[in-house]
Amino acid sequence: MLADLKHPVMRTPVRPVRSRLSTESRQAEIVATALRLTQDRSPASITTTDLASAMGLSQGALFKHFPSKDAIWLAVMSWVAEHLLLTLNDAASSAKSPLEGLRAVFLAHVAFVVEQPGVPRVIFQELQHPEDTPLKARVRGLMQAYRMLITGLLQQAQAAGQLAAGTDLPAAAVLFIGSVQGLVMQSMLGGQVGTMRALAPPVFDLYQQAIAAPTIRARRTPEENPE
Amino acid sequence: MLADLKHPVMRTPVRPVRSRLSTESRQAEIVATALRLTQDRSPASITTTDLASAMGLSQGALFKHFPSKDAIWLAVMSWVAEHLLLTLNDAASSAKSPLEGLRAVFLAHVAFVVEQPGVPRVIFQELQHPEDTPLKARVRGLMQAYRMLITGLLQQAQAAGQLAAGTDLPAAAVLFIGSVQGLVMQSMLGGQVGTMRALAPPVFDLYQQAIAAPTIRARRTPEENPE
DNA sequence: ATGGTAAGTAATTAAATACTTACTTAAACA
DNA sequence: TGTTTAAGTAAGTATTTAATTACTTACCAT
Repeated sequence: MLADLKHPVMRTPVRPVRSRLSTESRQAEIVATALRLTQDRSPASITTTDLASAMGLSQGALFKHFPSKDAIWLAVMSWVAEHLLLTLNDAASSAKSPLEGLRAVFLAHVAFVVEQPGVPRVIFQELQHPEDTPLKARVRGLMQAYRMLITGLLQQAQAAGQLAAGTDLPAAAVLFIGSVQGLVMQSMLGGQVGTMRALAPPVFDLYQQAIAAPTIRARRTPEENPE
Repeated sequence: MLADLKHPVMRTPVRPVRSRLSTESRQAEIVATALRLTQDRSPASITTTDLASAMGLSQGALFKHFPSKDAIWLAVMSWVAEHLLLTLNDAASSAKSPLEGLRAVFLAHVAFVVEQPGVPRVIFQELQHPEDTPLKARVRGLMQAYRMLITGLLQQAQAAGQLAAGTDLPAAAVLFIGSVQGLVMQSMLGGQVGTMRALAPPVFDLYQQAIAAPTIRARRTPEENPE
């Protein structure tokens, strides 16, 4: 019995064992905690120990619910994709016209990032890798759905005569998403993501100038507004 | 003398000692090698050992020329900032009109990224950190200079009557840079940066619609101009 | 020539850190 | 109620990796 000192050893838990929850609810808690930690730290710097102790759990316990650390980030991204798309779809469908829908989506996206500044950090981390990772595929799927939403709105706008004739819809979709992403990058470089809020409306106004039909385009100078 | 076997030990270099270069030229070589390695690997995955062996040097030798690994990436970013700004300034000054200058800068930036796909990877890595790092400051400086270049061109365009009345110049600068950055992000998600080349011209055309004076704007659909 | 400087080497080190293991026990359920 | 199962624990381990060290030697100015 003396020789056993080195390996197994008697282990009576010092900390009163944390209430046992189902894997399902723990997974959700882990995802939420990871997302919370990214709000003021680099995702790359978040260790499994950090995560576990942030939720009052032992480090090893995480691996009862996720097979690997990567799987945790993948789940985070899935959560994000689902919620962002819901938010953007809501914004789109609550608007009165397609063009207003685009504006609503633009502002909703910006608001989402301001509330969840950790999300772009997770994406940035993944964009470093040239090879295709599962997480990158998930982000790509999100982007694809996003592009479809925008393209749909653009088509509706076109059908309603709100767009300038000959507008290149695929390019317009790329520019739309790119504008938001560029805004995000610039604000994160500056340090305060909140900057985006003020910058977003004038930038969208410009975007609208790029695609809108001449009649609406005239809205810029209010005094000569037909209709 | 026998006891000394463990620590110092006789060390006759097995590998014939590499030709000795000045710190200055070694620094340049290290920066170039780092940049080269980022073309097909994540910057985060590049270890000092990787770097050293890629240039046929011992790992420890790197630290004769840079005080830390971070300092290497900082030097890389300095190199990038200098060369990118030179390239963009060249593009701007070789154009015939301010608007053509904007187009040339846009395309030159895209071309630069296609040739150096590792550069955005380094930037993405840094954007993860919420806190301000020296490297982030360097990128911010680059961005500031970039914005000044764009703003200058916009002002020239405005003075030449090429812009729509009332165009929001700061927002136009943000949208310009954001468009390129967004293009980069989307193409890196897709995996092939080369995609950008084809996407860039139509996206810039749209940008031009956003800011250009109506006369040029009408070029799109000459026959039907309602109102 | 020659002595000092600094660029080079191989080996070591200290700190992290993802994941595993051996064991414990709360809770679901038959 | 007793048994099973799965969520929990503490304590490993294996590996990676930036930086340091002790020593060697090429190169250059005097």
